Amino acid sequence: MSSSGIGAKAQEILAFIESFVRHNNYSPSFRDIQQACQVSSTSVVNYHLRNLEKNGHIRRSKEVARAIELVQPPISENTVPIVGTIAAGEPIPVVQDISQADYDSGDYIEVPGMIGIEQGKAFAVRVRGSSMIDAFIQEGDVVVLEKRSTIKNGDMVAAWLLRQQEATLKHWFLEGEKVRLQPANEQMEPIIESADNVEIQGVVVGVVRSLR
Amino acid sequence: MSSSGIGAKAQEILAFIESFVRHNNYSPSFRDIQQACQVSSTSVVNYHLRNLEKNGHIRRSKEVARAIELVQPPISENTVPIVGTIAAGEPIPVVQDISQADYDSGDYIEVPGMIGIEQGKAFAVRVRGSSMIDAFIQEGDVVVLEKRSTIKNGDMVAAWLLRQQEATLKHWFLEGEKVRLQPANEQMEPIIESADNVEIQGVVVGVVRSLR
DNA sequence: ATGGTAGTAGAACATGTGTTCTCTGGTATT
DNA sequence: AATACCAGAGAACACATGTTCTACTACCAT
Repeated sequence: MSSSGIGAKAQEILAFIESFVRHNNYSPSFRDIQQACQVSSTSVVNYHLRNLEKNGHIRRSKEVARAIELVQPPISENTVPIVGTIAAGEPIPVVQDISQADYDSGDYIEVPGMIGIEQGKAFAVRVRGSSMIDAFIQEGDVVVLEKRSTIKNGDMVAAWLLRQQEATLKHWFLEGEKVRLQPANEQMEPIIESADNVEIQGVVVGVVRSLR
Repeated sequence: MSSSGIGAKAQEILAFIESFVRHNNYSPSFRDIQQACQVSSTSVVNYHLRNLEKNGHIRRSKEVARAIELVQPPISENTVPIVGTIAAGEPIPVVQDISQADYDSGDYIEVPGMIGIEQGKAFAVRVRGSSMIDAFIQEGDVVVLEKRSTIKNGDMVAAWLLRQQEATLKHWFLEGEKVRLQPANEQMEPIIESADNVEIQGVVVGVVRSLR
């Protein structure tokens, strides 16, 4: 048992409810749970639900259909995993597959609708150090990135400089054989690199900073 | 009819559903709607719901209880209104009352849980101009603020300098009669002001930037 | 008049759905 | 061995809830 002292089946049920709500925006019925979690009676579902309620994992209105409220609300569609940390001298950890699986472990962040994200293609990293000051980004900020196959000139990207072994956020401009990495801060000088020394880890679509 | 070509009753129903979901995290039943919106039959509810579905305002799963999905999801608890714009030379528009009423007009932003906000005390402003670069904030950023009666030393605040007629974001330090306004960027010089020349418009709790 | 459409009413219906009760098997505690 | 407790199974029950059918009114265009 990894979570707060509830049985395996109870956890399975809780996970199913979360998944169900995420997909449907409404609660599953007892029978939905019964089938999905392979228990052979609604009374068993009732039993576990009562426990989950006791332990504070869910809230319920009696005698009301499909009225299971999750105490810690489900991961909404615009929630992305924070896959790691970016800092000068460290690449972003490789992200192969942004899927539901990612949500089980680690942190995530809800991305405001203002920053529109594409389902399943977005992820986030925390910024360490002051290497990104030229992009108006400081320590502790969370940068939201998107995996994208084609990059347009002017996009802000998380670039990994192979030779220098350094990560940075800059505006991308492809100019012939070379790549110009332009800081967001116009008073700073651009970096000119040969294209094969630059590895794009993602396109930046937003920044979130907490000052708490 | 203010919204997209639906009748008055239909709008009333839609508004009720939104409110109900916001409060309960699950959909109302036909009879809930019937009573709240004062129609005398569930068939009337059905009638309107069908229209709302046709017009794309809601989505429904047939034969499933309480399965009304709102196409544009309701305003969640961590959504705050964007009350205006902050720029050097312009104060933040006065915010008297942050309540549900605010949500009817204008923009809002969903604040990520990472930035914890206090219910009903938070609001946001858009940043215009480059007056905030010393706080790592650039044009277009949305700054989330909180109304607070007591301000601790070190809090980042939106300050309005009366004499200079200028708005700025700085760290607040009360030192005797004077106030030191320290830029977030350590390479820049602080501003020392007499306390009565500084008006606090809110305490900054977060920043959101979209690069779309 | 006629027809069409939007909005409302009432009632009956079928079933989805939460609730409750009894019973069983296993494991730990004493 | 006796007891208690946890997890599960099955069935029957009560009613909450979506569905459907019919009928009525008001309004507008033809």
